[in-house]
Amino acid sequence: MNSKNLFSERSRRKRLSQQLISLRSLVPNITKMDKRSVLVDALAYLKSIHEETARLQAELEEKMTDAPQEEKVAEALEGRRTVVKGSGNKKSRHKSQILEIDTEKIEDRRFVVKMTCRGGSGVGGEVLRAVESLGFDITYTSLDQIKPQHVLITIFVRIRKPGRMTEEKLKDCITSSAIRSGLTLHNP
Amino acid sequence: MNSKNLFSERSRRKRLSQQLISLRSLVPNITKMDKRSVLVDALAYLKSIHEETARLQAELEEKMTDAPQEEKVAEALEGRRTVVKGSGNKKSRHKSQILEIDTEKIEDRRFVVKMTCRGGSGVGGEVLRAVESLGFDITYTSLDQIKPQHVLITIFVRIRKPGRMTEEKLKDCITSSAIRSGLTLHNP
DNA sequence: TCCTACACGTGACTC
DNA sequence: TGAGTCACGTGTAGG
Repeated sequence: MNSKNLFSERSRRKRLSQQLISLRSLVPNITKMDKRSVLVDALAYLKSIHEETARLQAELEEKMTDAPQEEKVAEALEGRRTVVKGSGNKKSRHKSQILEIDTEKIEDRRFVVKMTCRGGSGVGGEVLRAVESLGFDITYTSLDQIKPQHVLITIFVRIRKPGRMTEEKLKDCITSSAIRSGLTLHNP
Repeated sequence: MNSKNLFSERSRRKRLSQQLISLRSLVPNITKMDKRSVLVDALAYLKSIHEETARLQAELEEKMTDAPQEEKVAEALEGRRTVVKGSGNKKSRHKSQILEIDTEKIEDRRFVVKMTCRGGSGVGGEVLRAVESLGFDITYTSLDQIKPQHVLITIFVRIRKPGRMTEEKLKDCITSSAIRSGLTLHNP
């Protein structure tokens, strides 16, 4: 009868508002308990924290470029360290870009991601970090330098929830995460 | 009459769902267009990005207070890496650690580095970034999840200058770079 | 047919 | 007396 629909509709509303409540609990600076305001505040907070992350990442990147190179470390470990730090060695980073990305479903919850990337030393870590930040289960990864500045990355991914993920969606996920991480796309 | 309330209620619903849509547009990894799933995903994303920010902040903070860098490295290499700072022990946030590291020389300028690491999602990127920051030429890398939270990383490295690098020195280079990047050592 | 998710109009409640 | 928000039950469209 209608009573079934009534129940399910009730529980649906309940779950929805409960989700909204738990969302509200995670967002600071909640001005109003108002339903819509929660969404607005959540959106604003998301945007702000997004900027913050980008800022931190940039700052950290800058610090990273001051990391001692191969010889410096070797010398330091030999005892004759001539550590001269502080001089602004600003490399033009962020040259890493994704040339191509392809996803393939191999079984219900398992995918293979193949991407060719261009960039100097560091491109592997950047790409891997971008993919790992999505929280998927990564069972195997290989990075193959096919020629100077060019790396072929193969990633085996297992999705947590079955059935929901498609090849295209996974590709989009990784792409947007990469862009968020500062990588660029090379669209042919 | 009721017609006024009707209109305002319509516009209210409209604004609400519009807010939901704009929230959805900001959240990646959208599994379903489903109304409630948007909230769930937004919540998950918020949580993940929150962790990421905290992690970055911690990392950056560590970089900032990096005056006794050589000491930290030396101590870690000696195995007596106890908590140096008397104040807060922020190390608990970083769970990624190197369980074992082994280097092998295969020819004059080529080495194989094998390391088993422990840590959640993100350990691969961290380790890889640490190694890549040394500026070596990395020809091939594989990351194999041997069991949950445990990754076996194999890296093929080519050194620029021949003759000056030893297995032990390379191991030290990578170890200290890893420590500098915030990873910890598990010394048996 | 059943089930799910949705938008709708309406009554109730608060400021 | 409104103007705003909310929860409710219902009709309906897609799977």
